[in-house]
Amino acid sequence: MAKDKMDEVACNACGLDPMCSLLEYGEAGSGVPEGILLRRRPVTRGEKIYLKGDAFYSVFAIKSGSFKSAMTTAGQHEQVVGFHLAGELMGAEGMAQGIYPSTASALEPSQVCELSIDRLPEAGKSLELMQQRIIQLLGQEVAFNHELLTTLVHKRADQRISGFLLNLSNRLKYREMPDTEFSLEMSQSDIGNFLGLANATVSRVLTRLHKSSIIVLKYRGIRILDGDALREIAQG
Amino acid sequence: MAKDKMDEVACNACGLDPMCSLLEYGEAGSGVPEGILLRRRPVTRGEKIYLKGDAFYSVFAIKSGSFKSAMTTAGQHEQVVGFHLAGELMGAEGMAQGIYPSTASALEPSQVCELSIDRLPEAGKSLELMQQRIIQLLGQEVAFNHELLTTLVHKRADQRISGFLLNLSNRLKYREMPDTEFSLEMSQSDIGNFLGLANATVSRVLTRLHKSSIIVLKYRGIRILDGDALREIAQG
DNA sequence: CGCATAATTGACGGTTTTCAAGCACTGTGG
DNA sequence: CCACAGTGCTTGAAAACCGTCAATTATGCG
Repeated sequence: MAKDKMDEVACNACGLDPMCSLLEYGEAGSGVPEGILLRRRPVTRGEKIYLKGDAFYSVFAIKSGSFKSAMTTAGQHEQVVGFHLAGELMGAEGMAQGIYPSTASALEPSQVCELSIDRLPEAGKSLELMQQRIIQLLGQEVAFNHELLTTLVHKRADQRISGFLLNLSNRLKYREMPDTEFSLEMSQSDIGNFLGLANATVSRVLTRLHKSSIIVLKYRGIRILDGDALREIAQG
Repeated sequence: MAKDKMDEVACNACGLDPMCSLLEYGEAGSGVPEGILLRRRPVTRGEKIYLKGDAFYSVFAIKSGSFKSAMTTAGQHEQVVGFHLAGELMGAEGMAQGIYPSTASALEPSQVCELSIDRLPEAGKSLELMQQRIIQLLGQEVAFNHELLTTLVHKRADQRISGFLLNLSNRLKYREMPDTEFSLEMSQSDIGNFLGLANATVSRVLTRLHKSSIIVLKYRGIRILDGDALREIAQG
């Protein structure tokens, strides 16, 4: 996934686009100082673009590639709290507390755009519209997390994993990327960590789905053969 | 809990207070039209103050009492997504999508204040500060949910319940209410639903904690005898 | 090409769910 | 004030589910 430019999301499919447009970035006379919006910085696999506890300064959009967000709990245990795909935003949760609540690291070579929120006032634009956009984003995040909670807390392993695969597929589809054949860049440990399952369980369930001809697994590549069956399993 | 006025939170302990102050509500010449901020409406047990899917219009603060938020999943299954205590806000998640994503119902006779967000422009105040406050709230909600995820997903039943009790206790303490002896107004079914446990399991764990002299249970009243033990269990 | 890391697979045990029955508490109406 | 009904809570036994441990095989990076 995202090994070349073909897998880049277009600007108009990017979660940052409403803000970019608002800044009229790149248009003559927009008056936006340099350095407020940084376009397409490459990030290597494993690189962290912000750390849990860092002072908040920017919101990031994924131009290509994918990331995971993780935090360390009191008991020295790493907990993956989410995955982020091309076109999605990261870091907006940090705006509230002034610090990033989790660490974002790249699952593969990726590219990000960065919007320096703390330098926005220099842009001379009214903050109002920008804030409305942030509110929208955070609201979506809250809704998403509620849904996630619903999905995780009650369901069995096969339901969680089916739901997880469908969720990825839906998000890819939303950004107009291939949604029935894609790559799971995160390790099975990461998936298990996120879903609250042992990685042996993740492997077993994926194998079972494969043997039932619902998906095809080839290393980290996955093809969804029978989305309806997945949906049925996910709902339980 | 909250059977009389003594259990009311003071305005300065209320989550809505920063907004009330912003509106200079009640001060002479504040120019805030009537009906934008409604103070202390009584709500009966079981009453719903907004329904999932309702058009968003207000943010609510709990002056006294407690509520639960629930939504119905695709599979006709009710899912409790949170509990709300005196001093806390409800409904801000609805601002993003324009509709309330869950239904809020009172667990006991309660009192709420209501801020009509959709009539705020009439107040003639700058939206900017208000929006910043909302962003802060939503960010807290996201952070809280991440923490919740961490708490729920990997842990065993006794860890979940210990964490749940500690969470309630901490939130009560934050609002300066009794935090070692309080009432669980929600049913064990609600707790189990929220934590992803069968209610038989909730009962068994609570009984076990009681027998270990870590808590005292008397009907719905609970006293935490050994908070350290709870914390130890919660962490695993 | 080899080593480190990740995934698979089996056996086993612990935890939780389910089902079911009995009990306790609450609130209602007589 | 008491009887009664309804609901929620407790508790037992059996089974399903998942985690842990561990050995083996595969993969990918240098």
